[in-house]
Amino acid sequence: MGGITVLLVDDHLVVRSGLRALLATQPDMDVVAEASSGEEALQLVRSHAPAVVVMDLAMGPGMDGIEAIRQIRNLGTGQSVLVFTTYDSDADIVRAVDSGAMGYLLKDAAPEEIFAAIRGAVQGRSVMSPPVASRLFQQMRNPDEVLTPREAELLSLLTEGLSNRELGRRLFISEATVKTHLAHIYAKLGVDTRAAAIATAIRREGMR
Amino acid sequence: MGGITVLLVDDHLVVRSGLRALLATQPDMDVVAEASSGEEALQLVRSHAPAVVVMDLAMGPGMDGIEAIRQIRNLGTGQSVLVFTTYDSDADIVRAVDSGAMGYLLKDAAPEEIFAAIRGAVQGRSVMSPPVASRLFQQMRNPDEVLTPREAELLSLLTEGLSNRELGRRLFISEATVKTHLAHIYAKLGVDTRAAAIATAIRREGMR
DNA sequence: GCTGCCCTCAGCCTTTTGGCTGATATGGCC
DNA sequence: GGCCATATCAGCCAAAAGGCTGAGGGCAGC
Repeated sequence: MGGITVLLVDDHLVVRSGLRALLATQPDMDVVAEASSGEEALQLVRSHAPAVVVMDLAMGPGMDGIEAIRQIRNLGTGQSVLVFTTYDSDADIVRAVDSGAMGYLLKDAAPEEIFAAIRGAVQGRSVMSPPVASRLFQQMRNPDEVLTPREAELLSLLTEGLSNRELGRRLFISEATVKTHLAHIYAKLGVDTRAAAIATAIRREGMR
Repeated sequence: MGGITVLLVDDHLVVRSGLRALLATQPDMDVVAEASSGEEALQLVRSHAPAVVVMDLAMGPGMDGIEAIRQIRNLGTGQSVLVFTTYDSDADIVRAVDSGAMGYLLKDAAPEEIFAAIRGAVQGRSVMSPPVASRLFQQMRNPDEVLTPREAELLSLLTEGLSNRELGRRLFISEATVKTHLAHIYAKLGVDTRAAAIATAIRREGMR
């Protein structure tokens, strides 16, 4: 006892079981609860007050991981949240860090990496997987390539296959404005067609 | 002993641990080995001759799950392969079944579902998650919506954002032929722009 | 108060795309 | 042999998208 109390949040039971099994090998860590949704996570944080929350970002319908992180941070009860997810999309990383995540691990991380991140989190140190760190670094070096909120909104709709006219209707702006936004988006993503933009958005920005 | 011997194949250690922990609760099942790649899986099938192989489809670089299934089946040593993956894309399901998979489970499946699938597999029964089954059924009802090999090839390149001209060059066909294929693809996917086709391809057909 | 960024819009012109119709060749299947 | 699916190509036309220039309003920061 007296170890680091951990709450696991993932909608896949196998992943929770796997994490639980891994953490069981560490004498200083105790998994005190598991949640399969953002809503459930919030409740369990309240009732168990764990030191660290290990959370997936993608969790089916309902509250997503980002929102869950935000709300947990808003409780003001001092939990450190570690993101543990499959994808390292630029957008997800930025949003997670913005929401107050203390670390960002990929699911193919080595056990030691996971342990180190959890221990670091309780000490206020931020730990992230190398690929994640390099992406963050990349973003900081080229702030010109970061999409504005409006652009991100448009890109998100773009990935649904809408035409400029439809995009305009959806966003209550003229087709001319849509084209302006698109031109900016193309420049930032380094493409020159909407098709390539969609491909890049889904693959690199993680807009599924 | 004397239980069902199982080989786990997944590039994520947590998932393997989770499955191992789950299967450990079943007296009639023994995880005899774990692999983190298709190549490794093939080796371990040879050396351990498990009764069932539980395999993820997405596994980083190298041999993918589909190819691994095909090669395991080609060994002729009688292994039943169960797909255990996150996504239920039409293309993946069809290809997995074509390659000789005995079942197709999603990672959010309940433990009982997993156990039943493994027991079913050794008895020659095919078990799949309800969403997967319904997709297969859907495909069988509307064979008109199945893409031809050439169309699938083109669609795959399309998701990389290529123009018609580039597609033609890549496939050594004229732009006119590209347009013909695209028209057929649009019809089968139920869309009318390349943007929507890309969106659908990535989301429904799982062309990541 | 000026500067810079974001969001908005317009016009013009070229390229690309999509819809349509029709045609040829190939290979498998009955 | 005839049928059918697949793959290949052409031409024509309308619609959509993309590149370019220019411009106005709002708002934060210095």
